[in-house]
Amino acid sequence: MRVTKNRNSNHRDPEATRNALLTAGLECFAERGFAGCTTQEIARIAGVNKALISYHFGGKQGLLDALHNQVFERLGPGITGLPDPRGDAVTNLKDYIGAFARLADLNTDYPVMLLRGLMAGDTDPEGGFANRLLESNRVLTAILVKGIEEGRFRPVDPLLTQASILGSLLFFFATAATRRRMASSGKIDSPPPHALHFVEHLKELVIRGLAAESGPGAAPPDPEG
Amino acid sequence: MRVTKNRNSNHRDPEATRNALLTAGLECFAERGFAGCTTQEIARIAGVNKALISYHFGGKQGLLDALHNQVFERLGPGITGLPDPRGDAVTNLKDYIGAFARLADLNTDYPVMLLRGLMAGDTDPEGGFANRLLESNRVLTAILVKGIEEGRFRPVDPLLTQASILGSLLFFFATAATRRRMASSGKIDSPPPHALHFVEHLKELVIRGLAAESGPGAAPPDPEG
DNA sequence: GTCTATAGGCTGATAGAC
DNA sequence: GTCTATCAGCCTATAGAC
Repeated sequence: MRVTKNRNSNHRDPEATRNALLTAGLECFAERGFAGCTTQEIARIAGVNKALISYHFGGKQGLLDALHNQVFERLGPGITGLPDPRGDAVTNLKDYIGAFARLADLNTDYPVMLLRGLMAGDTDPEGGFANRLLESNRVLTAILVKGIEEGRFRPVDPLLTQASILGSLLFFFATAATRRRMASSGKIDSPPPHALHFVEHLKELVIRGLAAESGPGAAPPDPEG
Repeated sequence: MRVTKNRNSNHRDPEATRNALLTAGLECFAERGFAGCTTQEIARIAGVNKALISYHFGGKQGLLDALHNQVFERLGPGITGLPDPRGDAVTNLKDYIGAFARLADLNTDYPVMLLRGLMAGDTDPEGGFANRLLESNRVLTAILVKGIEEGRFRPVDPLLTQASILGSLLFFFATAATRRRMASSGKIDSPPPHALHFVEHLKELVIRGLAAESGPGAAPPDPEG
């Protein structure tokens, strides 16, 4: 493994600096938005000079673009390709929620970036980022459609259902940091809920809420719940 | 009714200018975040000079504070006090979702402000705004607790359930503008769903998802769905 | 590849005329 | 109460030394 931190001499590992800037930019943009961050602060967090942002990414906007790409590179394999089309829709849906939550919990800044990108032109004036997110969630839509066709789910609107599930997930993980912060500063009385509890809760809520009402045992809640 | 737009002469209606700045600030902050907006642009949208922001609100931050107060002043009576404690929990929950959605649909910028405030220090460095939102939703928690005690709802975690419902609602309305924008620019294939459809969908999903599994007819889906 | 120094532009706030 | 003019400060980006 190479040296990841800068030493006394000049340039050593170009990739290390690049990655440090990406990490710092993600943290900063997620916390205060694109316009709310200065290149100086990002460079300070990364431990390098701010001029290197222009050198490595062509500027502040270039760093954001690189981050957007990174989000999808890491989310793609975990989400887009995961639900097995050969399993039943109920299992697929649980897997999807689980996979999404695992990624979101591991990379806590991603949900915030996604949500910011879906809201307005702050981090993404052209809307390309939001568009990619919604497209990547055609997987979820497909699962819902399959479940309806299989008769496991009620004939709900897949788009509305997708918005409900995605909204709950993104909201929970995007606001987790704030919730934790407020809990630790004593501004709120209840302790912050854990991600795993939320995921199990959401799976139950959604599967039950979508279950087709065709007699008993139509959509059995699985034993692991 | 007074003149709301400025004429050729000097000062006429102080309240009109104040309101114009509030409206412009809400629109701008919701679209690009606090740091993403300049006082000059807000003043341009309001049709007045930017110096008036300092005069009326003491500065840019003061305008944001005033907006935060306005959000809760308008949301308070509609949400905090609405669910009737004497009705049953299922009706209460439907009323709550309906009331929230009506307010969010009427004031489309409020959900974005709420979500931004819940995410990070962009619009709200101290977290006071987020704290107020979560406190205001003790009503929702109370409804859920009541439903569980009544035996209409499963013994779910009220906080997790609150996060799910609130997340779906805020997500849908906070991203509605972006969804519309992408649909009209042809970047996405499906037409944007309407708010009323979503609300009915969410009511069904949540009520069914929360329903206690005590034999048939425990939580009947009402005829209006 | 990384730094320092600097340029040029824009920001938020304010003093003062009306 | 509203405007114009202006300020100091910070921002991003870049040229050039090493």
